[in-house]
Amino acid sequence: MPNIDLSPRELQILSALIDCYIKNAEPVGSRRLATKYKLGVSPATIRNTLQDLEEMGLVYQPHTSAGRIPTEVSYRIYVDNMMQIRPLTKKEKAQIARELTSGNKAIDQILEQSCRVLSEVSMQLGVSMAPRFTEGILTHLDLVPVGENRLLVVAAVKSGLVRSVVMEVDSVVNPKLIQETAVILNERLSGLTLGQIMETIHDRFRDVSYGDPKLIKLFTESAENIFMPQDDKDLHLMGTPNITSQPEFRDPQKLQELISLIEERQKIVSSLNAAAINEGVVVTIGKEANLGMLDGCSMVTSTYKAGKTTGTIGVIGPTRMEYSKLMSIVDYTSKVLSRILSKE
Amino acid sequence: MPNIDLSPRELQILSALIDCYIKNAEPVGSRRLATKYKLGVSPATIRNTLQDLEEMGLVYQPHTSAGRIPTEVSYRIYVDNMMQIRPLTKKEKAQIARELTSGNKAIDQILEQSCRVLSEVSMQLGVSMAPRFTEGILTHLDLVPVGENRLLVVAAVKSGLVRSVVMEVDSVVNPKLIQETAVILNERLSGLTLGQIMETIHDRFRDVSYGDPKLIKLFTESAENIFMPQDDKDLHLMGTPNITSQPEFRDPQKLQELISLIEERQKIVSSLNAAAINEGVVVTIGKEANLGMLDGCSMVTSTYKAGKTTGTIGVIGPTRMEYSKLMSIVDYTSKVLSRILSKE
DNA sequence: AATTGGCACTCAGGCAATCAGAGTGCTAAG
DNA sequence: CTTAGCACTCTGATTGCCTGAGTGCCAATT
Repeated sequence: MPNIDLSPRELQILSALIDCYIKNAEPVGSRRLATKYKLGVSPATIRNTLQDLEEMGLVYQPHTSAGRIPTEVSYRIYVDNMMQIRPLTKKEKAQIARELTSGNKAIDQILEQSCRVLSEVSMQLGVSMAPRFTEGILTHLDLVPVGENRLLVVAAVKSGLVRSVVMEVDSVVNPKLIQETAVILNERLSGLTLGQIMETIHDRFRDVSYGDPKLIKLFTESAENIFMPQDDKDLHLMGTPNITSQPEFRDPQKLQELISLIEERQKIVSSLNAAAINEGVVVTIGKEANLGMLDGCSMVTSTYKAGKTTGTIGVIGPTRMEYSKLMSIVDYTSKVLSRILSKE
Repeated sequence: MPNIDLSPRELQILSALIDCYIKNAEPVGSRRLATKYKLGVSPATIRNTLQDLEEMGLVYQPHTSAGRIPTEVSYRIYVDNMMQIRPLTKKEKAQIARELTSGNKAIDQILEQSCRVLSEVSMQLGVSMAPRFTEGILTHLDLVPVGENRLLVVAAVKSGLVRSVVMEVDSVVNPKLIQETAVILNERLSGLTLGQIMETIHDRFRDVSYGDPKLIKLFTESAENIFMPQDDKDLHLMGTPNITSQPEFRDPQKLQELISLIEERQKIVSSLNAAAINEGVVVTIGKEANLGMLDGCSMVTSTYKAGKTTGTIGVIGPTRMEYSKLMSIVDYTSKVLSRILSKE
């Protein structure tokens, strides 16, 4: 991104324009800028500046004789350099904290709650993703026989996250042998991160002389199945009805795309993961988010901590969103969430 | 519902009208009926009959000088008495069977697959619901310590379904005591259905003299939490993009309602449960479905068997749907599903 | 008595014309 | 460099008109 040098006036006008557009979702004209914002110059002057901004690719007109709309480039500049974050009111903070702490304590439900709160206070699409399971340190592994030829593999990681997966075994296995196998699995695997386990598991059980070799083989072969992140369960999406009240979704076409996006959870997971490389609040604007068809959308995300592992929460909405407010919301929510999940 | 006696001609015309409307989603006029269907009478005659049908509340006009549209009442009559089920082609059967048997064997994923297949072949919203957990007979209960002060409660029922729920314990519990407790829980509870357990659990552990009383108390208190059906996990919904291609969802209003419905999973679960009282394929038309705002929608559902327990699958779509085809699809899918889930 | 052709009537949807409003770019003057 | 003024452009709302589809009813026909 070419870091464009803007004169103070250009900056001022661009800022006002973005602000105005975010509020009204309508192309902004020179006259309106002149009257609503104390710029101290006449519409004509503003027009000249607007022309300059247009040449720089910072604004555009949907058609001649319409006002200007900011481009993604200028949203970027706005977020990085111009905007000042709007702190939350006490009331908003209270609402978030309350809704997050009330109710069940299971991590899964807390995450669902966060997602709902985010959507409600932001009127956007709320998203939350469980802590990256692969980063978790295995504390306990167990094999629980369920039914005739099924084993439930239970894996617990330090952050308190638990996953269980049913594994099919062809023949009935002796319970004692299962027990033994579980012991050896624990011995060799606990203390490692799940990611490490996935990478090295095949080597670690070359020399099996204890437990049931068949079972161990089955286990190593299905390790991926067990430890891989599962989009469907790890990702929460809520508040579709909220986001559809945004004017950009008047267009049925856009609405369709949104609906499609919501079912392509994998895509959302990827985008969130991409954003989660950085710590803290991250703003991903338009095409940066790589949400396929549905560009024109941005994400405001943040990581949170659950023990040693980190997860991601955030909101997705039209590029024209109140970044200043949303950043506060997401930031605060992630902090509360970290606190809740680490306290236990 | 007043069982209305219709003359052969009225029947013939109503049938043709419904057929035509299902195909084209447009009000059907007398002329079109006369030319497209071999009714052997002139448009004028048809008009007279249509007027009669209108008086009986079987058809209506969206406005004067428009053709007729069938009412929910007449869909009911159509489905119950007039329609003949359209058998599936070999190709369709093959597709369903293939997509259902390929891939992972875990029940959860099979259900998700069914849901997807249903949506794809029907171009409606596919739904599937896990077997009613409360009907399942408990075969095995286990308490697995995970982390410092957490226990994973694992409950397996005969159908192969497994559920695990994390339970918080305030103090660290001796592993041996946990083991003992698990044993006594198993002794007293296995063989019962989960429903029975929920109802009687408080009585069953009045006289605890074995295991950890504290733990047992905690368990009995959170039993509901453990055994209750969980909408979010037990219900699958897929193919929203498919259903939105139906012409009824051109109307953004309707689309909005659909979106809202999809997030109100509880409502869908209730409707499905209501339909699942009957065995086999059930057609629920319009307001019968009680889907709130979104009337104008019907469901075609069927139960399937997984061992002793039954679950529900089906499709949801606009009332104007091809019942004759959808009933075959849902019927066949549920049979295949039953076979898969019972074979194991 | 049922069926049919004819006819007047209604309504939605498409099309063109018109108009007001918002906004622009340019030019010339301050 | 800024601004007022002006001609120009484009959208969106409104209006009127017309066509096509469809009805309801009546009188003629079988």
